[in-house]
Amino acid sequence: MDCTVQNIRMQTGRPLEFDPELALEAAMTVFWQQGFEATSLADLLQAMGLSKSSFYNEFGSKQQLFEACLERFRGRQVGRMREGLSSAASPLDFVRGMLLTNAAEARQDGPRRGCLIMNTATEFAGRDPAVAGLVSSAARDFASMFRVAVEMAQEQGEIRRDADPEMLAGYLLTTMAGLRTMVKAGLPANEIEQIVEVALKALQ
Amino acid sequence: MDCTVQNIRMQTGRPLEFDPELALEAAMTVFWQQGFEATSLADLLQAMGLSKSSFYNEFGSKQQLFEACLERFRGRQVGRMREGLSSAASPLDFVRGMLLTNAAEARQDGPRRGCLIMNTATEFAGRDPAVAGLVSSAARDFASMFRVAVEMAQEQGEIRRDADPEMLAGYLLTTMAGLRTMVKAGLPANEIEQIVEVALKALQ
DNA sequence: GGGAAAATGGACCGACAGGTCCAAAACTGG
DNA sequence: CCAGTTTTGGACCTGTCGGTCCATTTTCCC
Repeated sequence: MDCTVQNIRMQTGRPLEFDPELALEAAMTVFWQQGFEATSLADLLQAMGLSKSSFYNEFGSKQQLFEACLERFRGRQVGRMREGLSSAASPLDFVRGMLLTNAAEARQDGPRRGCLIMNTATEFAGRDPAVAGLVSSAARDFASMFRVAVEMAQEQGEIRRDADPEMLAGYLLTTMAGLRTMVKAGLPANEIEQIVEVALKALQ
Repeated sequence: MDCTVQNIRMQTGRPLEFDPELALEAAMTVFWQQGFEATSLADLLQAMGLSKSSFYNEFGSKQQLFEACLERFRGRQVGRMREGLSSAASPLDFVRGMLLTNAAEARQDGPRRGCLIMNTATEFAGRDPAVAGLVSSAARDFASMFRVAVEMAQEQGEIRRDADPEMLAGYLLTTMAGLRTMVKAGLPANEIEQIVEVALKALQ
């Protein structure tokens, strides 16, 4: 705990030698690439650039840090979706763009990380109720963004109006999850793109 | 190694006290539920009901056993798909039935295991080339079964004929993967069912 | 500059990870 | 019943796991 309230330090003492935000970001990246179990404390310490004391002092435990990373990821992702939706040429374009994100990840030769939330769902699901809660709540948030996009697209006639937006949003989230898995399974980018076009047919 | 050729023992000695097939099956179930990293040797020994010596004598290592489980799972799954396809009322019915498997898993209150191959894709992908190979080869097999179903459905006019069967098969596999993730994320069965119906719209 | 407060480095911890080894046990063929 | 072959139980090994502890350092306030 950092003993601050709204960034106002309450008691004096030696200042932190690291930026908690940056450290959290680094940790998130590691978990994102490797998952929870496969990430050791040593991995984290190295990536975050801090000592064990600082680590436990600031983040409590590996699991607590992980949960913080999930929260951070959710917020970031929702933010990106929100701005993606507002800056897209059309709501349907936003949806297509989201799905095509996976093709982009498949194209670059870096690590195929997928989505931290989805990864966690498959790795952790059920074992820990707290994590399960974070996962399903994040999933709800993502679906909610899709729902907004669907509703907008329906108004504009881009998507058929006879279907429940909630349901279509669920479908889109499912498709997103599926694509991420396929990317991880090594499917080439052009096939991902083709699949995206098929998937969008279900909205017509 | 069991030193048999077509079940004919070549040299004498103390006989195995366990059934290798049963042990492998048990191991598969554990990996299926918990993943590779989260499964300890102790977990395996207990589930398989054998001692460390027997384990290493018969299966080599945790990783080798895991790869054997992947192979076994692939074979089993392909077999089930094959017989599912041949016994289904129609090819499209088979496809729907496959997707609805997920709703069934979501409905029962047991552990939500998903698909061992997909789980492995997200947990292991990239880290180990051997495993990655097994995963993508299994994925190809699954897709191939879907392709056959799609081709049959196209002949019978159940699925639109203007689309490449390979592509639709990829789409179906993606949807399958997505549904499995959603099940793991805790989505209720009735929502899964609704999503399946939306997904099938893309084939029309 | 002194003292309270907080952060840091690093030694240390028990538990357990996957894996090896070997003597004893259980079998078969002669 | 003995020799040869294989399996089995369990002691043992090394490395690493997540986590604790504390003396030391660095700061701020007075």
